[in-house]
This record gives sequence, structure tokens and C-alpha cells, in this order.
Amino acid sequence: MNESDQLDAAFSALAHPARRAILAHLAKGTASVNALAEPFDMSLPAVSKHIRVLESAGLITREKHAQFRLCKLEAEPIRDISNWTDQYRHIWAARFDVMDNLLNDMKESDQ
Amino acid sequence: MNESDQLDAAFSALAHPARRAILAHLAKGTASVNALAEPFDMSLPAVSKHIRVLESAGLITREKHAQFRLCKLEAEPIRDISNWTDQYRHIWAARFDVMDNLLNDMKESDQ
DNA sequence: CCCTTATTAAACCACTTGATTAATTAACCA
DNA sequence: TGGTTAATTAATCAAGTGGTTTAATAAGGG
Repeated sequence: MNESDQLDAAFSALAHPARRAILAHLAKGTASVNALAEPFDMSLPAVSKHIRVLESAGLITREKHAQFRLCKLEAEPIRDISNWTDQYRHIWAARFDVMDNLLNDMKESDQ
Repeated sequence: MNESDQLDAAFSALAHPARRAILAHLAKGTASVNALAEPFDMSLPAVSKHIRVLESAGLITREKHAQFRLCKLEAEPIRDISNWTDQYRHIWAARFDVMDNLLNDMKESDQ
């Protein structure tokens, strides 16, 4: 799997609110599949599949622990996405510059 | 469309290398559909659909200009994604701290 | 006015996704 | 060993995605 494929998988995995909610839950610590499923109005197999998608994208890892499979957040793909967004930062920053100039112009015209 | 739906649309739109390539092209300036399609080994209607997806996600806007529809990058959804990633920054930053400590330990053992 | 260029719409197809219910596997516990 | 809990697999389904080709629309430019 090349770099582009990894980005594909990460973006795709994050494009579902349930999966982002699962990550948010895991940001507070590891959790079992049942614990992760609890807040959702969704069958357990459905949640299990979402977890599988997150795992395939490298966003979580799992460790068998007694009868539980503890899920753990892995933030590297999120960092990759953050790094990807950086190449566009100057573009939205430019919009702020326009705003700054506008505000400066307004201040000058007040004097 | 609420905030979560917008994130869904943006993540989903970015989960295809052709669409990310189109955005990279537009980062250098506005372009027509034909100009955007040129690098791809893909039919024009296929590219047209990708552009439609990007537009629906708010990642581009279009302006009719003579017989051309000039596409323009809109970076706000990318900024939204960047902001979303920030809530996980301390997690991957923690990994760097581990690395820093390791490097410091190595330096100390050199002395 | 016709012709060419630019782009989208329509119809279609294979494949994937997101969900369900029912059945199965795995491991603890008594 | 039998029961309970945890989680996945299997089978199924509706809807969505990504691509194709062919046809239609729209706007210049002779």
C-alpha cells in the first residue's frame, strides 16, 4: 500500500460520523467493542464492521485481552492527514490576510 | 447540512487520489474542466463527476466564463479538517516526546 | 446559421458500503 | 462441562460509487 492508498483509506475511514465518534471515544483511552458500541443505535455487527474499517486504515490497533478485544487509537494516519492539509494552509491563510487588510482599511477610514 | 455532514462530505471527497490531484492542480490557479481532465487516463464525464463531488463538498466553486466553467479551489473545508485533526495532535505529539526522551537518553549516555 | 469546442446528462454496469438478522467462535466462570 | 458474555462470520439487501459510452446542451467563431 503506497502513500496515496494510505491517505485514501484514512480519509475514507474518517468520512463516517460513527467512526469519528469511535475515535473520539478512544482518545480517552482503550475500550472494548461492546463499550464502543454502547452509545450507538446500531447493531453490534455494524459497529464491528466500522472498527474493522478503522483498523484497516491503521487508525486503531487491537489486542486480545481475555474475552475482550481492546481497541487502541493510533494517531499516525491523522497526522498524515494533518500534514496533507498543510500544503493548502497558505490558501486559507491568504483569506485571513484579505480580512486583515479589509479591517485595516476600515480603521484607516475611521481616522 | 450540519457540521458533521460537512466533515463527512469533505473527508469522502478527499478519499480519492484523482480528486486530491484536481485540488493540487487548482492550488496553482483556476482551471477549466478540460484542463483538469488532461492529466487523467479517464473519460471527461468521469472527471466531470469528480469535480461535481468536490463542488458538493464545498472544496471548489465554479464560474461560467464564456464556454468554459472555471474551477476555483476553496480551502475552508480543508481548514475544517485540519482543525478536526488538532484534537488528536497531543496523541501523536506524545509519540514525539517518547522519541525526544529516547534521543536525550542516547545523548546522555554518550557523555 | 452552421461548426466546433466545452461540458453535462442519461443510461448502464460492476463493485463497494452500510445496515440487518441469525449463526458461529472464543473464552471466562461456576 | 454447561452457561454466559464478547465478538465475528455469513447471508442478504438497498443504496452509493466510479467508471463507461452515447447523446444533449451551450456558447463562441467563422
